[in-house]
Amino acid sequence: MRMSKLFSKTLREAPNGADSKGYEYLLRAGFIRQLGAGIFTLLPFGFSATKKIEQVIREEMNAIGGQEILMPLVNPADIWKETGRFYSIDREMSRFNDRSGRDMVLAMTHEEAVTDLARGEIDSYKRLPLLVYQIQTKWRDDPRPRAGLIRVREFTMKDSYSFDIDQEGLDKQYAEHYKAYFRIFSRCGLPVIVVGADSGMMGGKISHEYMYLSPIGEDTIITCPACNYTANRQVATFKKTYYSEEMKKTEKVLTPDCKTIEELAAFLKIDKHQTAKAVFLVGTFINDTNGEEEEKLIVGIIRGDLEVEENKLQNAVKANSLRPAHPEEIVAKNMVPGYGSAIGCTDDVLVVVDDSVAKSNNLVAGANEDGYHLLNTNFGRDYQGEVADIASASGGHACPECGKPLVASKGVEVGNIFQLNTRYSENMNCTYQDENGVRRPVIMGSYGIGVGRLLACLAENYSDEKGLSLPISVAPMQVHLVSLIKDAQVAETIYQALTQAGVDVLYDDRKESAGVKFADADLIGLPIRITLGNRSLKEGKVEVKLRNNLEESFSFGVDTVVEETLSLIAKLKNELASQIVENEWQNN
RNA sequence: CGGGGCGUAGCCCAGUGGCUAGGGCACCUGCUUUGGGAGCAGGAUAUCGAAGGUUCGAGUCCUUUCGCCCCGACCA
Repeated sequence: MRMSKLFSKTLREAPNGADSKGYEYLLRAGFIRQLGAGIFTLLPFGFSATKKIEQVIREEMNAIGGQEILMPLVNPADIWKETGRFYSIDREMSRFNDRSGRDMVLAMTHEEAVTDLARGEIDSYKRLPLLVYQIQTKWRDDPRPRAGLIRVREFTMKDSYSFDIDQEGLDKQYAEHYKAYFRIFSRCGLPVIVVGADSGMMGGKISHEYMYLSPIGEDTIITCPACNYTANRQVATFKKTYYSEEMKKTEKVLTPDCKTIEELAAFLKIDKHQTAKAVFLVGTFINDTNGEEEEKLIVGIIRGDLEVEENKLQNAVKANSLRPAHPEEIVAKNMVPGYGSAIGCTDDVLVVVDDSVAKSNNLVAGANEDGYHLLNTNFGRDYQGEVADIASASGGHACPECGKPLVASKGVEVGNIFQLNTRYSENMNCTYQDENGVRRPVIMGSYGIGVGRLLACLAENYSDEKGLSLPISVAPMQVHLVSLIKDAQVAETIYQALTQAGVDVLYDDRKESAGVKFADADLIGLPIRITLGNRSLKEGKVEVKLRNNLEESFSFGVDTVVEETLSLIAKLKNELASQIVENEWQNN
């Protein structure tokens, strides 16, 4: 590619809003341009890098038996009604009517479409296991796109779907994905960790997320440096300390201006763990078969030294969504915000009590009366409710496995794998006949990788103060040929020779000053830079530098530049290949 | 959806209610220059996001609206 003909140009300054390094460079180097909120165009460099990532994914998916297909972005709503997700998913999924008024959706994932496909193709156990995948555009109308390509509305995703006769088969395909994903990310050069995850809207049971740890991430990951326990905070557990003692008699005390646990503990001169706090939320419950919605007030009771993890609470009550309750809604159930507890609330309130409270005694709780608290409240004796773990794990908490302190980090989810089991096949009647002629639902798994997000993470990980420095496996091109000489003939010859040898060359043939050319080369960051200058040409040589080590410079002979470049490319590829991570999944 | 910020040339930004809306970068022409974002001279480019209003007069004040960004809610 001649730079003089390149469609995109580099930007000297970062466009407004480019707040992370990776995002800034992707814009400035001409990889991407924004069209709208969470909507981006891939320019030649961005498209090329994306295709390389996709190729890595294809090779690894094919290696575990995946067959590539392409399903439509537009789905008839009928199949989404069959699984209930037409109703349970909120406005994140865009809907419209076709010309004859039929309900249609823009698919945000393809469990429904692939299950519909599978029920037509799979009839016998003899046909299983199967694995299909696609690399396709998704539209999710996220209420708040942000951080460049990290959280967008339109994006490319690799999604694969496995079909098996039993759990054992699913475990096998799941384990193969688990391993293949590590190969994919490490071939691209992205360091990831795998964490136990919440299955959220996908349903199903076992799931893992692949996380790139970075401050730009939106997920909080809880890890244990001592024993390698890892989990998304949404599901992370920790070893709690309980404070049990003999139950004492409840006593009402005056506690003016004590609406927070801090104020209360300070006023009564007690520790925060001797209190119980109430968190008021309203849960929406949607009937999967007809879409009818019902709202219920939920009170989460947790010990004062802990915080509620709303995701855990939502799972505990099986709500579709939660929102903070309005004060009127709380009062209507006989409770008082700021001085609230589950004691004396109406029967229709869902009370969920964290085990930290259930297993501790004589906690101070709200009296549901302005300015008063109750001493020595005890779960079971003074109020009832469902006991569950709804506490949020934080850095410093004790590891559930080994008891050592946990660490909290930020991460970006670049991939995930789910065991769906029969969540979709049962609803959509996707069955096979076993050896005995009995119809059984197909056991399914679903596995995703965000391609654009992966590129964004790579840009974040492989950049310095001058620009990008993507690994050779995903860099848009391999060699940046910078010509600083007046006589273009030598440069042309080398460019042609390299190109004919199959090397991806970006040839800077522009009439620009050396400074401009070097600055652009730094910004775009192709792995190998070959500079043609009078200095070295006099000695029959060209200067060579690696983008990830601009300090060091070496030279190739003008006559041998093709062979030497080819072997350097091979060497860089081998280095990456030697870093491929092989990790096995152990189901325990 | 709540809170905040910003919309002025391709990009970054300046612009007390007052004359013909400025600068830097980028762009075009010519000359010079060619190892780290060059120099000189000349030039083109804006319905100041949109609509309405106040005013003798609006980029500037008011109202409405659209878009983008940030925080929160939200989020496979």
